[in-house]
Amino acid sequence: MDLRHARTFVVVAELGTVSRAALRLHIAQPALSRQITALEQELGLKLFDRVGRRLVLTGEGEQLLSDCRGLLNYASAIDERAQLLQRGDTGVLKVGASPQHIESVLSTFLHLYAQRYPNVQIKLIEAAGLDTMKMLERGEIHLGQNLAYIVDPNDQRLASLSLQHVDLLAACHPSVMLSETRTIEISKLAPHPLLLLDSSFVVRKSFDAACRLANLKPNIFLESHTPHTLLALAEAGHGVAIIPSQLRIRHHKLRIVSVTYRGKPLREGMVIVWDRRRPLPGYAKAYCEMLANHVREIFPITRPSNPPSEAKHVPVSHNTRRKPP
Amino acid sequence: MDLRHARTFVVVAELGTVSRAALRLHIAQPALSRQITALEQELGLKLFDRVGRRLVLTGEGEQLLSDCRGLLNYASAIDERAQLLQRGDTGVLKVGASPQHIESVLSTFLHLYAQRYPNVQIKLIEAAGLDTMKMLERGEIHLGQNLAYIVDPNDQRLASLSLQHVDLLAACHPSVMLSETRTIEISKLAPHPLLLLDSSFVVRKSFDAACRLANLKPNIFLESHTPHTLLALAEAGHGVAIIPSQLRIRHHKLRIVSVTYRGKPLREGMVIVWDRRRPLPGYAKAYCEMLANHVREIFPITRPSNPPSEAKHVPVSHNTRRKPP
DNA sequence: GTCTGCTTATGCCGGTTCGGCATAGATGGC
DNA sequence: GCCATCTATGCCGAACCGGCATAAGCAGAC
Repeated sequence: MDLRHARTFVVVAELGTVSRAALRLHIAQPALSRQITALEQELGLKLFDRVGRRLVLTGEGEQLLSDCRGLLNYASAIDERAQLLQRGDTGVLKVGASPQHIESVLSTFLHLYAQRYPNVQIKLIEAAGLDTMKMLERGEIHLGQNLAYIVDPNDQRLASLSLQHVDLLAACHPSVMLSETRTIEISKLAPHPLLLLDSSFVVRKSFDAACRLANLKPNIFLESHTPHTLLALAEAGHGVAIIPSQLRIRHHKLRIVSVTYRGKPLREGMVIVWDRRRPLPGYAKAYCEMLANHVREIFPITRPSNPPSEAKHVPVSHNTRRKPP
Repeated sequence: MDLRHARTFVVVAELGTVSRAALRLHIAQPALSRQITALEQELGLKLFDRVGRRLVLTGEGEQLLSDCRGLLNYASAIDERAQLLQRGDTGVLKVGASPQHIESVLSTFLHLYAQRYPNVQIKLIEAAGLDTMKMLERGEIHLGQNLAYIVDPNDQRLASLSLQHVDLLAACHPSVMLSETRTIEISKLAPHPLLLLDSSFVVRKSFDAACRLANLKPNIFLESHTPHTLLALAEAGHGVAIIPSQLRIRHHKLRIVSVTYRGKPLREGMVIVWDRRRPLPGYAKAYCEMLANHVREIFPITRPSNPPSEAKHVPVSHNTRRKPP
């Protein structure tokens, strides 16, 4: 059964002549005449009697007419369903991202995205580093936010889009004589007790690598899983916190400087990655592009602050904590 | 939507690779590869992910797969229907019927039918009662003639058409004082030796049921598988034969009366049955309608005869048999 | 009876489509 | 690293489809 033949059959039956059907279907009358003949041969049945110059449905033709209408309707329904699927503005998007990325970037970004794609359901999964890559490989997430150095540039299975970079920053009480400029060379951190993120943070590994390069044995006062704990201790004067620039610092009275090595800021590129072998739905591609634009707008979240005009070393008690308003 | 594309899509999805589908469909692999691509372009959707050297259905592909199967089934059903319509006056018709039905009804009916449908080959299979129903269920026959009470009225799988009913008749030598009317109440058969069909006959079961109702213990002289044996013995004065009205009685000098219970003739409806799930060819439907008409014309085949004007008890020898001309 | 308008079916031809063959490139198993 | 298996693409010839021209037939008007 050929659908074009079936269509011709139905239209001819409805309009009564091949000539009228030809006008309707924008096909020459002889071509339709041949299609009717072809369908009759294909089915082994006379569908029309030729009465004078008119075509009249035979009994068999009558019986098959409704079947053919049903078939054409079935095919049309599939085309319509395909169009709905094609518009692709509905579905699920699974994204792996670090906790700090979720807090600092996605907390605002997801509202923007939802305005554009109200019917896409975002599923966030906390993940970082190699864990993110494994989830991608296993198909557990569509997209993974990560630092660029985690991604093997030779892995052809992966595709990525660069987001903004992340700087390593040093934060301390304003009275700490850390640096007279907006930057501090990493080796000059040696005398200061350091407040560091633990090794579950990818940026920690970047910092360790830089220390090795600079032959710096960091004087670690505390390692924490919670960035804000570090900030609170720094504000209380207990040391210098090393944090990534994507961390939002609010309501802390802190001196912020950029950590450098040989004059260059320590920074890592950040990317969003996906498995090239799984074609992304349109709404996933849009997510990447919108995220890149958003990050470009809001980064860096935390910038180095200006040095104070009168730098004094003023010790403060442990419990003299500035309260957020 | 092109049916060939849809077919290719379904077969590739089922077999997992284009190469295997090519073997199944006897088409070269590159041609099928192109059909898949053409269908994806036609629908504007990716139906398969190419993972390594395998094709894996996408989510959209999964959703459309069952639709396409449905479409192909629809088209196949139309082809089958066209073949049935095409065969309209040619084919094989298998009919199950009891021996007496074959003899008394079909022996004349089949000539009439053959005049209308010269190209339909009737295959008669002797069967009765539940055996007929089983053959229908197994698809061994298209149609089954049966007594109505055999057919479960609640079985939705079966369809049936009523033919005429069958009366139970008593036949004896004219000299036997059986009844002064054209009927005899079943209880009045008590003093007579009875010549009965054996239990392979469905009507026998009807007779037994009536005896139980009437508290009649039949005085069975003989039980036979051969109705004509019973008639011969009855003609010879050995007793009263109980026979169905569809049995053609020729050339026998017999007194025939209708057996009643409480004034009502003992009778059973007769039907022709088929399996509703197997669409009948036109010539099968025609068979049913023509049979119903024919049975309406010729029934009852044997009717009660008028009582003789001078009823005498005249013994006759066993070997004085009237020969058919 | 003739003429006109309308219809279907057929011959012919050019353009398009389809499928087979060859093969490059990729993947996976051993 | 080799081999088997797979998909996708280039190329080409055969088959198909539709447009044009037109013969033939039918119905209605005059």
